[in-house]
Order: sequence, then structure tokens, then C-alpha cells
Amino acid sequence: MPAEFVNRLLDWYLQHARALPWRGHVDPYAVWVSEIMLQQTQVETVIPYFERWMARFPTIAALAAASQQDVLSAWEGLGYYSRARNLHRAAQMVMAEQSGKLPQDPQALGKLPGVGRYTAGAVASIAFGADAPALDGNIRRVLSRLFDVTEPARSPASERRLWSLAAENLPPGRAGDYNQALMDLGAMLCTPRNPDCAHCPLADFCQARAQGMQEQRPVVAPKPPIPHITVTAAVIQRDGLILLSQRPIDGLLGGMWEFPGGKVEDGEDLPVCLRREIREELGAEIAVGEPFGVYRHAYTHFRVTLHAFCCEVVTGEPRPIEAADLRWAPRSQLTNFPMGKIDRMIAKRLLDG
DNA sequence: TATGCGTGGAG
DNA sequence: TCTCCAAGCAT
Repeated sequence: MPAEFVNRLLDWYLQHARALPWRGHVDPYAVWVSEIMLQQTQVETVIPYFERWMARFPTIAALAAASQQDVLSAWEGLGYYSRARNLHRAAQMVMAEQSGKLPQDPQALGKLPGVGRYTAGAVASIAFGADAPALDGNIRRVLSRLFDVTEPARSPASERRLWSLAAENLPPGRAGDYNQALMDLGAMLCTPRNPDCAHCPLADFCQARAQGMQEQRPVVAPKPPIPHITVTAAVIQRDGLILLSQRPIDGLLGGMWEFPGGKVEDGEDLPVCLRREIREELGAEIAVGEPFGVYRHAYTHFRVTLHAFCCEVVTGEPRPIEAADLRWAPRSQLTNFPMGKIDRMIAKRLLDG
């Protein structure tokens, strides 16, 4: 049986729900795509990607029939590229095993690659009206404050408590609205810092606020320091073509293209590093010429400073020893190869200059 | 279960 | 410039 705060929440949602592109869709596929894109990604970032994606792959069948390279290109810039690869593979599974129809219950949804407990609950409740709970970062924060959850965030104890709270207050028949209302509340009012309690419809019920502890919930564990690495990359040109290397399909930026190179070892000179990396990865000897540019980038778990150099092959024909594939590409085609942020910046400079 | 996996916005 | 962290999942 839902608690009293639920009525207040649903009333607030009726008046303040954000008008988001995927909320206008009746198609469960649209809800699914939006939920995958929204994993660890803010709404404002997702909106233009969602619009382009739905225009390019309007149905599950269209997505299933696309090439992985086209799928990765459509995802370029969103990050966490395994989401795109899993969504693509899941679409092919739905075509082959479910007659092209997305399953409706959380358990069956959860069998699709890339669909975990949160996404299964979100899609089942929003797209199919199932009475399924969902727990994302927003809902974690809202419920942690509402019920003053003091167990450390993401600990097994707090996860059990929060999933249980999400489920036991669920209003039957209105789970989709309830889940989205909690998420909108978390994104618009119950923010990580400076929550706007003055406008919160649940302020009277909030147990953390009653003690002035709302900003200390959820309780966050200290994070380990982030390592900083230095890498090199080679812009290798020959006969007007540029050498691109495809990263292994699994792992960081899997399946994306890059300018080959690698990590500088302890005390190693930059050109020495680059010649070694190209020898190991491509089996060729290069001459390292003028510096091309220095690029800095922050990933989730480390920071990178990349030194790019103009290079030429001296001996040996490059072949994909540690890469998934190699390609000599004309400048004008660099746009067609899906790349991560740093390599796209290098490619852009090659196009402009 | 602890860790790897991108990028951008906000403060 | 730096830190935090966002509609998590897979292994």
C-alpha cells in the first residue's frame, strides 16, 4: 500500500513533468532506446542523440539490420559504447527470438544485453504499464533523503533497503508515473547539491530534512585518486592517405577507430615510445617527425595527456597485430569512422588544416 | 563484489 | 583547473 507522500508526488508530477521527446512516443522501442541512452548520461545530453537515432533507426528491425559501424557512429560522443553494441545485439535477438516484439515483463527484458535491473523496471513500467519498481541515481537520492537512509551509498545494505522502499510504495497501475515522478523530482528539485526543499512537494515527509541532513544523503564513500597517464599517437600519412587503427571490440572505446600509439613507459622518451608502440601494434618501423598537437582528456577512471606526432612508415607494411583492423583513409572520409573524443579532435584538425 | 567503462555540465 | 556525478551494466 503506497504511503501518503505518493499522492503528493503524483499530483506534483501531473503539473511539472518535463516534456521529453521519448515521453511523446507510444512505441516501447523509443522508451527502450531512451533508457539505454540515459544510463549515466544527463537528459540534456541525450535529447539530440535520441532524435537523430530515431530518425536513423526508427524500428527494432531497422536497428537490427544496421552495421555495427553505423550504430557506433550514431552513438559517437555519448560514451560508454558497450551500450550501443549491446542495444544493437539485443535488437537482433528480439528480431530472431521474439518476432520483433520487445518482451513486456521485467524478467524477460532483463535477459537482453545491456538491460539490468533498473532498465528492466523502467521499460516495463513506462512502456507497458507493469507494476515494476525502478532504482536509478535520482530515486536513490530522493528515497535516501525521504527515509533518511544512512547506510553508505551502493552498499548491499542500502541497495536492499532502497529497492524495498521503491517497491513497497509503488501505486498499483501507476508505476510508470511514479518512477518518472521520482526521477524528475530528483533531477529538478532534490538535486545532489543545494536541493530546492522550498518547492518540494515532499518536504513535509522528508526525514533527512527534518534533521537538516538532506545534503548529507546519500552518504558517499570516499573515492580513490585518479591516475594520470601520458600516451603518444601517430598521424601516419602516405600517398595522401591516413592510417587508422580499430580498437579491439571489447574494452575501452571498443570497435572505435584511432590514431595508433600507446602508453609512455617509465622514463621513456616520446618518439621512442611511439616507435615502440607502432612496432608492437603494427609490425612496422616509422620515422617520428614534427609534433602534431597535445591533447588532454579525462575519462572516468584516469586522465590522459596525448602527444601526437606526424609520422611516416620507413620499413615494413603495417598490419593489425594488436588492432581489430587497419585502414588507409582519405582525409575526406575520416568523418565516417566512429572515434572517441581525442581522436575526433585530431581528425578534425586534419580536416581543417 | 569491485572494477572498468565516456563524456559533458555544474559549481 | 578541479571535483563531482549523471535515468547503470557486465564480469
